[in-house]
Amino acid sequence: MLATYEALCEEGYSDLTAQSIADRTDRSKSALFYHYDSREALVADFIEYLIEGFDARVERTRARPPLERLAAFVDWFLADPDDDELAFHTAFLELRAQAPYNDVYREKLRESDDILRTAVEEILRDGIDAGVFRAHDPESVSALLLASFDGARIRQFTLGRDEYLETVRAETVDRVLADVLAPDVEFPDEASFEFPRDDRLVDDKMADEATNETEREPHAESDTENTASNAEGDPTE
Amino acid sequence: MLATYEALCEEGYSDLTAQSIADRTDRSKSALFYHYDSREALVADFIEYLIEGFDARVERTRARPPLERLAAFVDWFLADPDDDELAFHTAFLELRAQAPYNDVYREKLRESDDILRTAVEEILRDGIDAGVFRAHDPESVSALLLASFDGARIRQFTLGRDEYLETVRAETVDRVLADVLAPDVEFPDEASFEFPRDDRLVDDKMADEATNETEREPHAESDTENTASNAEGDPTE
Amino acid sequence: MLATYEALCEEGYSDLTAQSIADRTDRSKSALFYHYDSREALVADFIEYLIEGFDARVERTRARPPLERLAAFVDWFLADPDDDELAFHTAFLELRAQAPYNDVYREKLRESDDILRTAVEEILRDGIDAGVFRAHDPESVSALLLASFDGARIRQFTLGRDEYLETVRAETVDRVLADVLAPDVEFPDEASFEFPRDDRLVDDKMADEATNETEREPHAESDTENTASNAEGDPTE
Amino acid sequence: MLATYEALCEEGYSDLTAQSIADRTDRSKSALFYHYDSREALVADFIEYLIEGFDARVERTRARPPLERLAAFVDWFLADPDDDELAFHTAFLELRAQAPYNDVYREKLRESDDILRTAVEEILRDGIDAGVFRAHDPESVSALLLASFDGARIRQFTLGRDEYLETVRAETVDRVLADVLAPDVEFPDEASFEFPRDDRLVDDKMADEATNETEREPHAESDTENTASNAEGDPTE
DNA sequence: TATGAATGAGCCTTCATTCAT
DNA sequence: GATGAATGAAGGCTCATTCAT
Repeated sequence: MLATYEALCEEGYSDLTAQSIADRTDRSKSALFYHYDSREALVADFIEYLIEGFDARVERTRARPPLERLAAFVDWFLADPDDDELAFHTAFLELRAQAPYNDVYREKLRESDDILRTAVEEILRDGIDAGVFRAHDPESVSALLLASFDGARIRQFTLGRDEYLETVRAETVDRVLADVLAPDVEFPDEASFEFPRDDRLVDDKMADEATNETEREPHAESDTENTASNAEGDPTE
Repeated sequence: MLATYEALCEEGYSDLTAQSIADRTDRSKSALFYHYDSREALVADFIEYLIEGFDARVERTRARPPLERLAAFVDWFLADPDDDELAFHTAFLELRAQAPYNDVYREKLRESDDILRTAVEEILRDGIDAGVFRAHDPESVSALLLASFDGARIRQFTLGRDEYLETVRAETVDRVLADVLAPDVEFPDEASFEFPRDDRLVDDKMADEATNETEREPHAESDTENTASNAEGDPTE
Repeated sequence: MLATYEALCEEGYSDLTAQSIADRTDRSKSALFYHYDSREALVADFIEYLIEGFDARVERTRARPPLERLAAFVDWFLADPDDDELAFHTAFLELRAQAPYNDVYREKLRESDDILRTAVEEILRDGIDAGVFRAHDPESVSALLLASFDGARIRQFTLGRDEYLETVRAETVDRVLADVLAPDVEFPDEASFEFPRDDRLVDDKMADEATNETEREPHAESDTENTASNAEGDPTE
Repeated sequence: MLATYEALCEEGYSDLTAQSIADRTDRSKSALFYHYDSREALVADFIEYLIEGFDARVERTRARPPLERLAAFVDWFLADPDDDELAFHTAFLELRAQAPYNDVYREKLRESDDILRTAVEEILRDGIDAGVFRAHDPESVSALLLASFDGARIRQFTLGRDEYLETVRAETVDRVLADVLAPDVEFPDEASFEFPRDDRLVDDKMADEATNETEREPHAESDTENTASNAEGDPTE
């Protein structure tokens, strides 16, 4: 799984070959096919793996107050990505783009969508119950938030236009969340905690990273400075 | 260009081969490489072609009143796509997903983003001038609209979840446009005119479409009924 | 052995993998290689197994009168095969076709040829002794019979031309056996007993046979109706 | 085609790879796939090629008297094969053994059977008309001859038992042809002319033949001496 | 301008066989 | 005696690209 993650980041989905995965392993390419029926099945399993990781991370934040959770979520989704995140999102978008052709992927990604949406809805619902949010339809609002954040991120890294992130964040806070928050509640400028990273995907691979030369690196062209670093594997996509 | 469009719709971007394009042409595959340096260059040219088409179509609606233009834009973007649109968006997302790896594509898509954003900003600005919209920052709002619409559409067709379209439309109208429209102006339920299609891409190819059997069709799984048909080639993506 | 038989019938020789055999066993693929040095050795052993079975079956008919034995032999060889027989002959021809390249197979098949030819010669010799056959050279006649029957059967199932079976039977009776039988002896239209099947190869495998879908079935295209069923494993081939 | 023939002879059908064919060519493996849709299609075309060759050769002998043509046919079919013929028959039997699984091959081989049978029937019919053969059913007799000759040859080279050839020849002459020939006509010991070889398949490949070491040579184990040499490609099989 | 032919570099997958346990 | 895991060596096929004509 880790090898798949790395290969995906370094080569992108369309260059993701059985070999590129095996190369990041101490096993042979054949071994991959011993454990998985096909490259596609392996990738499907990888999506599943990401979902599990995300699920666990959501769980870990469940105790926090709704407003903070929402802020953490927004920050997590719309923070300026570091190189690794960028690479991953990039590759993962390629994968998502295959879903319309691939029933297995689509099914997994739906599962992922369910979990993500449920997580947001839960936050909203808890906030309503807690009185920090006004009455509203959490289902619709979560759909709006996911769509706009996702769209913003996609436009950000496909176009190399970081402003989408900030702008959509600001506009969402001003126009959407303003409606959703209770009258005297204010949306924090910055989250009080960071949405946890998937630590299964953070590793020492950095070792030979400098040596690599032939990978397919997404072009980084930020206008803004990156600060937070957050290894993902979020099933957002 | 038309052949490229068709091949893209019928095979998707990742299955788009020089041959699949040439097959939809009365020229040979070699002729493609005579006219273009590479397959990539051809595709880049195709994006350019789409942009030009979009530009012309925007021009044709420029005379309309701002609110109607906005409504037409929303409808165009968030209408339930027919099969052709679906296929095209699907393929085009694959292409967009390559942009981070491909400077040429990225440049073209940026151009496309410029035009699209400018078009929306223009509508917003005209609306402010005309007094149908309140004072606001058109640049930010257009970014929000594009991001959320794009995200909604992407989630709709990658996940086969049509509800994203309707929900995001409704929420956007209620929460975002409510803020933007002047106090007593109401956003129309339906646009008074349809954003024009790119008629260069509508053709008689339907002839042998029934015969085709091996293409790679995006899975259609709408819960809602399709009505409008709108051949695109929009540079939104 | 049974698993090998089944795998051979269901997959053919060239698709016969160690896995396909192990799958029809309650042991693992590795176990196969523990007991046999190679897949080839296993198959060689299987041929041996067939030979033993055939030998035993010949033995069981030894008490019968020569003419009846000959008739049973002819019927057995030239009867319209049922699906199982067909599948087996088909796979076994593939195996026989390897004999020229494979000393071990060839040796086993020679042994098989010896036994088959001896069996026929014995019948002929007994018939001469018993006065039902004229004096002739049993060695040559048995070679002719085996060759023509074998050729008929091979042409029948490789070409899907069942007529070879009937025609060669009729012509052999009229032209060859007419010479061999004593003046007033007539060759029976049908044998008075059936040459015994190899019952080690008849089993309950039929259970999940209906479920199987991916095997490689020889095309059945009989013009005539099958009646007799006769599980083989004859070393004729 | 010639490369296919050579590869078939030298490697056998089951080791016949696209590479093994291309290696005998001054073209690349890819070139093969440019001209043929698949390896199977290439082989199917090769069978067709053989058929055409055989057809042409039959044509060339049509002027000869029936008895001589029959004798030439018998000699051609049952003569002790030289190494090349042996190798070819061997490989071709492997191919024939695939026919039950392969509709395309089966169809081609049926065509081949038609031509071969028709050729023999024609000889018999002409002989009846010419009075050298008695009245008989040419269709049945040709089926018998083909089956027994084919069976004899198959047993000969799969088992390495050359006696099948001679014995079946002698017995056929004595028992079958004796019935078929007109009362005072005698079957010649040797044909007055040789059935023509397929000269498209005879070439200078002998050059590096000595150098080859890894091929898969059918085991030659004749007890009798080879005399005639006859490059085939006969569709008999 | 156009093309038929050709190709090198890969890719996914299969399989007999090995081996540590 | 038995097995799960692993692998090297192929093999069929694809495709962007080149090139002689």
